[in-house]
Amino acid sequence: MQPMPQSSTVENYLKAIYQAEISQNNRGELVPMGQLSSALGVVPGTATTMVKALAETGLVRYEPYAGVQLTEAGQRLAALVLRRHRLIELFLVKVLDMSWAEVHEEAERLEHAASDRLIDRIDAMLGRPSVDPHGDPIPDADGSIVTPRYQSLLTCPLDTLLVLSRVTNQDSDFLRFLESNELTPGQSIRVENRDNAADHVLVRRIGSQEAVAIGMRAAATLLVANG
Amino acid sequence: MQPMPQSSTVENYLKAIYQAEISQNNRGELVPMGQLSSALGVVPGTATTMVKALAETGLVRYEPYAGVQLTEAGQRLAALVLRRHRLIELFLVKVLDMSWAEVHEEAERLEHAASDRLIDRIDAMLGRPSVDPHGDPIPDADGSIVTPRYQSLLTCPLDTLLVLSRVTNQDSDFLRFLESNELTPGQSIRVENRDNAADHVLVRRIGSQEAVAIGMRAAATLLVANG
DNA sequence: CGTTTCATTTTGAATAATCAAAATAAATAA
DNA sequence: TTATTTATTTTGATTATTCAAAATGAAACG
Repeated sequence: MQPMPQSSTVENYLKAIYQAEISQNNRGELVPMGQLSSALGVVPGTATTMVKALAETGLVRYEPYAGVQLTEAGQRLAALVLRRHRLIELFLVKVLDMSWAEVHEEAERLEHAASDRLIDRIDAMLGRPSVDPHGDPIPDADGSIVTPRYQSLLTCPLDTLLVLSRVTNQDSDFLRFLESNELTPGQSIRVENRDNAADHVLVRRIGSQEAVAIGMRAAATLLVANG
Repeated sequence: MQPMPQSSTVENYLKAIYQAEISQNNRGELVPMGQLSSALGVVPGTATTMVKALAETGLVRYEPYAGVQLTEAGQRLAALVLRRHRLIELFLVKVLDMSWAEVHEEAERLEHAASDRLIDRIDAMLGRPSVDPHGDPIPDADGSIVTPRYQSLLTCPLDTLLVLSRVTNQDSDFLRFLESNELTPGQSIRVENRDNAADHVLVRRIGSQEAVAIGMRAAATLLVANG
């Protein structure tokens, strides 16, 4: 009846639920099945089946027709998957000199194969870092995570010195675009204009000749701190 | 009818057939199903089913009641799996400072998750090495492999300067034992005695006070070159 | 408030990989 | 050469994961 599911699939479901819970509007809310299934690229019925099985194991709470939610245990596991993912990404960039844009997919597979021991070696080698190459916070080994609250390019003040701190968007073409404009976490920037009609934000990297226009949708994924 | 099997399982079957073909007595011979199934830790019927499916894809040649054999294509694929495995092992030892004894299991999982791109980065970083930490040769990117022919501690001359070159045994307790006696590939050694009655070989690392007694079964897995 | 719409769940089937145990073939011994 | 042992293959099930499509529930609209 209820499958004792394979770790890699469970991990992907937990991760997807976790990300759905924190991102966008859902704060403490149930994640609707439709959202989960499309995040995972499976048909809705599949998600229903898997989620019911996960509920049996106590990793999620499932409310028919309402949605899913991670339990404490599920949250902890999901955070550890995210930890593995993000440490691997940073490692690939820092140590193996891979590009920002290409490490996500690689980490997506390696995160299910790396042992705790290996992850700890990587963590040690990188000096126990707190964020990955996208500025995403890295949960620590007990699954706790500190997520600084940043403003996005849509809400931050104009003509103010800012530090680009986080990019919550894994699309590799977008990342390549940012990289080619040196808009990577850590860079100082300034928002010069927000044009609702044109649906874009004008960003200038400090020291750069030209400002870059970024569509609102994409700009919402660029998070900044005061510089 | 014939499954289009999942890459990771196919890779394990090909690898096991490859190793069975080269190791021990089978030179150009068919690998019996029983040997394969026990190498993979599955019941014989499972191996039969999978091998028939692999034969459909042209990766192996299957002779009922006789055994399996890799085709050219199967050999090439198997060599590439071995390449990934061995480069990963060396990387874990050299770059992440993990122990000789613990990297095999880790590589066993990572070899199915690492992309060609990542493997090439690792290969480059290590300076295109030709052997892994156990002295096993690393196939190159097109799947060709050069396997030097060494003598084992059972067949080498006594009281002669030798270089320990390869250890064809992944048992981590055994590897830990070797490591603690500094009997690792590259070390100069001398075989002081072979005692059939005691079923052991006496080996001394050059520079060491004490000779070490190693049972014949285990000694057969230590390969040496003339020093 | 009844009906259309949309999301969700159910049902039935498929796939990849496996096992247990029965059937069969090959090898060995008597 | 028949009988026995051993290896291999077959058959029938099972597990984890998935999809397609039908059924059902909830929400929204007029």
